[in-house]
Amino acid sequence: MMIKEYFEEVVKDAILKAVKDNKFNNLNNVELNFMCETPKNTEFGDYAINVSMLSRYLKKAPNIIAETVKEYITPDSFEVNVINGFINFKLNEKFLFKILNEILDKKEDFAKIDLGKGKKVNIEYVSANPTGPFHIGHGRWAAIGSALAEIMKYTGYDVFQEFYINDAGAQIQRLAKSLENRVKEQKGENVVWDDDLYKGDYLIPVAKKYIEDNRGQSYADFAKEEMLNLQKELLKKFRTDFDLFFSETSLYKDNEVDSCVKQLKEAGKLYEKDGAVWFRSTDYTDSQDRVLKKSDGTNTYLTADIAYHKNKLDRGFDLLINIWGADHHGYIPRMKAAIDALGYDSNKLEVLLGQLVNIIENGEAVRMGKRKKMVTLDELVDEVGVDGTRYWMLMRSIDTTLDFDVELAKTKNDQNPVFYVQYAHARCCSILRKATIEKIDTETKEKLPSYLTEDELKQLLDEHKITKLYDKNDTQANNSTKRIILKLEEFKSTIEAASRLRAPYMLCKYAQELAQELHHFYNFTRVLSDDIEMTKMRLLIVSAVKIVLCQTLKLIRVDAPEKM
RNA sequence: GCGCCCGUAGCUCAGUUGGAUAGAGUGUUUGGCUACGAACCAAAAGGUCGGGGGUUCGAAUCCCUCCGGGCGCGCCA
Repeated sequence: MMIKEYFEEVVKDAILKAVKDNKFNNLNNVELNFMCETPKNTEFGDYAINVSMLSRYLKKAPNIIAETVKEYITPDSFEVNVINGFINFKLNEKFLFKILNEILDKKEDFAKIDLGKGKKVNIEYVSANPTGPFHIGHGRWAAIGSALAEIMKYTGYDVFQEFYINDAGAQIQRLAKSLENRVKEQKGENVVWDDDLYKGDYLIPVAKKYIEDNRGQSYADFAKEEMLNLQKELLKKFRTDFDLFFSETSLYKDNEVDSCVKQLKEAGKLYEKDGAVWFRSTDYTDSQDRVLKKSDGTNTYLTADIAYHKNKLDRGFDLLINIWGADHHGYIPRMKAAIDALGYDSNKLEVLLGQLVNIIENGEAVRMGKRKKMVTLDELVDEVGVDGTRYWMLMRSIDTTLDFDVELAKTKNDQNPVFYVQYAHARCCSILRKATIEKIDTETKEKLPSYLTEDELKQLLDEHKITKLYDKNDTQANNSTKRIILKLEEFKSTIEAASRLRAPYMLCKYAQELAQELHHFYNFTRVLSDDIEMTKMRLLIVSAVKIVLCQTLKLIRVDAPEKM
């Protein structure tokens, strides 16, 4: 149980007891939902609950109410005091022991909760055309999707990650023609480049390969396969592992598109107009009806996508999460309409709309677009590295346009948050290493035995028997000890919120805060000292920070290096 | 015109269910290494939370309205 919930229960119980004793009026019709928060001013306490809202029901001043509530709280491992209608809780050593022990017991599973209750969730993201390399925007969806998948797994969801290959449609013909042009160029022939072709250099090596070994394939099939392989390779490098690459074309081969259209027709949701077949999506929340079959007889993109979503639902997922760029937002009502029209529940579809990515060059934003100036994800990863790229892609809320400053992300100093966090982890490792290697006396240059032997350290970490937390003579050290343990506890509520709100950026924020606490602790607190009991206790704190930091980074799939 | 997102410190952004004096990073200024990694820490300065109205004990947060920026509004994918 989380600390905040614990205190919320404590206050609720106290109020109910006070009502029983007739100290308060009956509150039967009042919802006793209090929010436990952390005060900005820590002098008040570590946690606080405001009971002012009761004054309207009890006709008493907030402070009187709070004082009465206080009488019904029996403090165990904390102190209680009342100010301005706030009930403040100050944790004592006993409480901090509990937190620390829980982390050292459960290790990386310390914050695991069963929010998802085993719900089967399909997360579909990136889903690019196999017509070329990924641009920088795809990187944002890849990072967010893969991090969200890890977070949701950790919080009790049964997660399946999926990539929808848009390998049907006119863009494939353009890709084929583009490859054909490149092949002919290789052979010294003159070719004409129409404006809508893919003129990027990336098809040149593909053309060479095609000439050497086209395995009897068409330009279209060959190019498609090569592009897809290129994309898969990069995704793997980018630590984005899909359980399934689902081909749009396969929906046609398996006749799923036609049967889906048929089902909509039987449901009375289709009509013909101007030689095309329309879907009556305005029966739901869409602003206009949509074409499923064009007057030339071919299907629109939507038609296959409807069949695809039906396919996913038929595979038994309880929840479909799609990560789409903000430019697709108008697409949501028609997709939901189709799901309802097919007799499914459109509430099962949750679309996360991500704002787009700008690249900052020389302090100026350059917008990314399909056929505008393109920085590929591949180039970016080469320059910045996987860790840096992932972290920068994740650190902002999905709701805000991301400015990616390549120069800044490349720096390996204090301007770069990913290095700050990794440094904190490396520092923890370094302290734990130093504990078991022999030290050298600064004055005599003599070798002295290490603080602990390897076995002693192992035993300490396994058993983590803590006898004291505070140093009576050092209030600054005690403060930083308490601060860092409370920050470790916060991992639980952070994970819960990040999963519930589908917000991986919260982990980046948390990682930075925990790293900051570690650096602060380090500067105020000597870990390895001649006071062996204190040394052991602090090593346990460092070990706990290492565990939580490592797990946080693991969930966003960024490395936690032992040395840098 | 309609829909969605954004507007908070010089810059980039947090602020989860409406709660105490609105926070962090960066930049600026100042201070801190003869022991665990100074790739670090501490302190100062910096704000009409885009403007206006409303809801209430209390609003950056909820409602209305206006302004500014981004993205959409195809028989494209």
